[in-house]
Amino acid sequence: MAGRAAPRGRPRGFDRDAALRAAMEVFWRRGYEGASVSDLTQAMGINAPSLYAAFGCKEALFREAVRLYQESEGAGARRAMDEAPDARAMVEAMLRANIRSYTDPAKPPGCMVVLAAMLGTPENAKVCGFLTGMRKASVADLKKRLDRHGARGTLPRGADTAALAQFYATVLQGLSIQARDGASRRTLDRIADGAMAAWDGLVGGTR
Amino acid sequence: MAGRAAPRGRPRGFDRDAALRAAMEVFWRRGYEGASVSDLTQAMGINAPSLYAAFGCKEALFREAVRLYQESEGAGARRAMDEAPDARAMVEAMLRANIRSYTDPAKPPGCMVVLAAMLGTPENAKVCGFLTGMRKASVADLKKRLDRHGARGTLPRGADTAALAQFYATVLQGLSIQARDGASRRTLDRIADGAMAAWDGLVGGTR
DNA sequence: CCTGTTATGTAGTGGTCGATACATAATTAG
DNA sequence: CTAATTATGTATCGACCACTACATAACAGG
Repeated sequence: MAGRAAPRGRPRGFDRDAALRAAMEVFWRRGYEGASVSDLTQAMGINAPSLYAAFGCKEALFREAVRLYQESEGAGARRAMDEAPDARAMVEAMLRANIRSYTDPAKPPGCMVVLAAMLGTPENAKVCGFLTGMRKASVADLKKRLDRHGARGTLPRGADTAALAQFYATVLQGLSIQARDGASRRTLDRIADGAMAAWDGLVGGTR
Repeated sequence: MAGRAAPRGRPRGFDRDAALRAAMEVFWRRGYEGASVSDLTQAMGINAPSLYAAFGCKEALFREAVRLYQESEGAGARRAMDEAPDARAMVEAMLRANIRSYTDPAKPPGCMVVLAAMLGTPENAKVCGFLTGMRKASVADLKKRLDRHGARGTLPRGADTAALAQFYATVLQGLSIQARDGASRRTLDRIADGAMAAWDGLVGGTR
């Protein structure tokens, strides 16, 4: 009973994962509404019926692309955060790792989750809300990581982890826009310097 | 010679300024690509030919709407910044005034210049670049204001005004996304607290 | 071989996009 | 009044949108 049953019918003529990667790139560069099915099929090297047979519809393809984006592009930041010895290093690692991703010249600048669907027609409000949920989840994840450091003693007692998470998530989202506007890695790193300069004041002085 | 020459031909049957305001609201809420000409004409209470006769094309209307947005919605922040006695108060006033605008329940959340056209089809790249230019100009304006405080002695000597402007502009842009995601005024104000906690470290400790 | 099942390529579907042609209405100039 | 000029409403324009009907191709099981 190992593996799955042998597929019946004509086998798929393209690499689904590679096609998804190509679609992710298009969504990342043009946004959800800016990426037409025609753009997508061209980049994926397939025709529209193959896209719909394999992925369902444009929105479903987008959701899969976002999932792939988070798994692949977010891996570096997650690893760096996991390895950080204390809360401050963890937050700084998150900023630096994302800055590296945002300014990789081989890829579109900035974060796909932030940039790909901010506004749009009411018809696509669900897609917008989907990304909003992703962003909120990443704030919650950051808070949870901070709380864990609080429990471990690697974040001073009394620190407002919710406020910390909100602040650094906001800076991170702003960095995506800066990257989109063409800011260099050096510029973004200096902005991260500024954000880290707030650390002591935030951790110690929260009323 | 006072006033302009009497207009010839049939007079316009609608208030151009009011129509522009209505268009601004639609662009603000849906973004450039998400706002169809049909949406616009409906909100403006006119038909398409009137729109094109009065504003040229969709892109020209958008540019006028952005200009109106900056003049009207940006007025509060400019006034608050002008009245601030020193650089720190000026930056904080900028954040607080914009937060008030971003969370006005009578208006779309967040900043139109940040949200209305991040990505899109290559055909609309010019619109995207137009807003990028606006954002860069606002960073430059902030730097200029900081420099003026430096010359006046209301900002410590040696402060890196370019880095300060970049950092606080980034936070401000992040605040737009937070507002778009539904963050309350109170939440945004706490994020601004965090940003202001960085002030001393940024002003004093820039290498 | 034949039947069933799935994938593919061609060629569309109705709908909406931004933008206009055209006839008519409403005004000024003379 | 007539002529010129500008605005408006109706009714579109071709292009593109997301999506699919349909015939055919390529496989598995029998």
